[in-house]
Amino acid sequence: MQRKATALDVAKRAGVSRSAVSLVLNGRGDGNVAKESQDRIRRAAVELSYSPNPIALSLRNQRTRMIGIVSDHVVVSAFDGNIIGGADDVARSRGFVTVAMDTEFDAARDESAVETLLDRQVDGLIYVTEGLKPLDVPPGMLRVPSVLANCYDNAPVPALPHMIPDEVRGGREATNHLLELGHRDIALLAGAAGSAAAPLRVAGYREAFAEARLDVREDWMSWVGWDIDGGFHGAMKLLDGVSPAERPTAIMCANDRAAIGVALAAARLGLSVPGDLSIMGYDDESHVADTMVPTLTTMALPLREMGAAAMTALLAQIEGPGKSEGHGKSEGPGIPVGPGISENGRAASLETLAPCRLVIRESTGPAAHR
Amino acid sequence: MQRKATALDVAKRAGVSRSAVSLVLNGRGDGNVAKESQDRIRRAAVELSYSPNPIALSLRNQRTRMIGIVSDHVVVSAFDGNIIGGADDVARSRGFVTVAMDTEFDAARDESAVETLLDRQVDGLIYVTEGLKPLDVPPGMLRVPSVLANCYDNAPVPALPHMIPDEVRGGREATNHLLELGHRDIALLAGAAGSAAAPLRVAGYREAFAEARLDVREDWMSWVGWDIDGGFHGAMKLLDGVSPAERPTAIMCANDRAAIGVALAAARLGLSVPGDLSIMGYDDESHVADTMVPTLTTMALPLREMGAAAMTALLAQIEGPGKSEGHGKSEGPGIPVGPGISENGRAASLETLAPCRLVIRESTGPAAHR
DNA sequence: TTGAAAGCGTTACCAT
DNA sequence: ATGGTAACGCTTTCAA
Repeated sequence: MQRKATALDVAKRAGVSRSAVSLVLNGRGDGNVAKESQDRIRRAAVELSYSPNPIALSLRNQRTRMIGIVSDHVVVSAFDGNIIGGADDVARSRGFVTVAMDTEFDAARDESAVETLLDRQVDGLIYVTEGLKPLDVPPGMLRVPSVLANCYDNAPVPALPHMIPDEVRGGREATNHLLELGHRDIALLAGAAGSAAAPLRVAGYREAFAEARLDVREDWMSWVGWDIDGGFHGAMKLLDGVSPAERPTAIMCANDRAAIGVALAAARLGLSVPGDLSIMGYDDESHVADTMVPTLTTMALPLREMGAAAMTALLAQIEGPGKSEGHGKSEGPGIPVGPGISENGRAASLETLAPCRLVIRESTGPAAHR
Repeated sequence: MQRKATALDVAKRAGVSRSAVSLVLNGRGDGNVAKESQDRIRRAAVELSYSPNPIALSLRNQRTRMIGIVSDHVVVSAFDGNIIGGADDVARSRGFVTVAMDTEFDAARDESAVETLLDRQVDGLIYVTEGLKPLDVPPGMLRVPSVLANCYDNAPVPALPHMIPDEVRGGREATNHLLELGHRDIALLAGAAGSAAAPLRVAGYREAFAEARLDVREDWMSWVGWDIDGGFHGAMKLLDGVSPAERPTAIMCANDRAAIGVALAAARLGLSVPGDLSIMGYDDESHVADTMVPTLTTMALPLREMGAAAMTALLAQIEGPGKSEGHGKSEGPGIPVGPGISENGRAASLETLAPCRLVIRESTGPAAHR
């Protein structure tokens, strides 16, 4: 591997000093370097396909243009994976590189991951979680600009800004979709009771019922977890051996996997979807919701948007908004945060809520007449 | 953020020169530095919690201890995500850091991702794909030590080593599992005809039939893709309206998602699994195969093992096998490659095959008597 | 307008 | 045995 061209090589070729090269290539040429020399320098740089050595730059500037991403389950998940994808898009467009470390749900590793990244002199940190949850922020994160995605600072007095999905609104709008289709007998298979997201979605469901002046049937609500079997058994309990007049006409699921379980149960009981039963998912998991039979109506989590918003906020903190540095790649002014992403009400709020998106497919339909 | 201690700080505190600090802390102290000074230096280092600045080290050594990982779908996938997880484990245990870039199936971005990483002076590169496939290796990868995981060099004369699953054997052993349960009427819902993996798995299926001196029913084999709907419609074609005596007693699926489709079809047709029909998956996708109703028997892809093997091979190329450098973290001699991972026959082979693992659960059972 | 020199934190070499 | 110095590649300040 022949060694790359350095600023000195460019200087020699252009017949000037290293300093001149540096000035010109950083836009500080005018008023310091003769126009003619500037041209020669620029030409030489192109000919040698010169680009400054990022390592030397880092050492000199004390800034690495690297953003560390710590995740409880990064590289293994269709969920926070997409968050990271969104964050990476933004970083790349502004000449930053992301370094991701996965701690695989082992909180003890958080601290060491953060220290490793800090040791490498990352300019900022993002912590990403697979599911919404309160986070014991690793102390190291307070030493550089940091943002949380899909989780929030669990400290008595929160220090870091966070981007999270608007789960309450998601639950409410999912419910409203079913109400608008004429359903009144809507069961809810909530996720895990101990999770942060599930209770919020349930709250949204209750809000929708309250607004519609309908009562929630508490016996139709259960915490079945996030998996296929939970959805299956939950649905069997609601449907098996229950007369058509007595059973729900729609089931809202904690997520798409639970919805698979419900569909399985419906098939086994000879119920047609959505004819006899509407099924509503949550997450819009790709290759699942869109390829189910029938395809699933679901509430899409704004994963990429959250990642992008988190990175945008972080970079704004690091180098001011949209100062995109002409770093070669396609850019434009910092990726827009997207419609609907909004600050929460609190004073100097640290919280940004990203809206979920209703995706209507085949698994929901008008309620059958009774 | 108060600045970190440097070697100079340590030197001052210990009353010696920077060189002495460097020598001692790199184990080259004996014979060069007085025992007494060594002690003072080490004590000072601890007191200041000194650790060398990796950036300066990189500049000096021309080695960054960073490994670049390029993926066609990294951060978004439960599949190559696990490969990266395995690779990262090994890297971390040897004091390396991985930086991953996802090109989201856009081959045009491969080159630029590789160049970005090379620009950052990574010591080596790994290219990871979500599904097995031939890869047009980005030219930049030839400039540093590089390894391919789950893909192989598509050039006329391959230059890079690769780690891939032994798909033929996987297909054969999956089939054998069903044969051993007494099944003779085994249908095969292969994946996408255009993919690299599917034909190999089919080859394994044929091998198993040949060894058992049975004929393959060609009309029971079809390319239904990798999704739930493909599995569903494929199964309906095989089962719907077909008399029990005429239909297969087992269906092998291209992957677990297709198996979901088959289970859905079976439920709709009132067939019990595995009583009336055995279903075999592939991949052992987590939260799917293990939580289906019934849970899926499947062939697990050796994702983490492949990633670990790829990284082990790469690091061996970079700094010699198992030279784990005492980099603080828990280590031990380079992660073992795991039983069964083996070199292919060719001379100076570039190919390493990782075995898949049969996971027996509830969806397969003895063939019904006829 | 230009070039020389210092400094970022290391390590390796070479005098002392 | 020890410590000064050059070099890694860059930017910035200062002097010519």
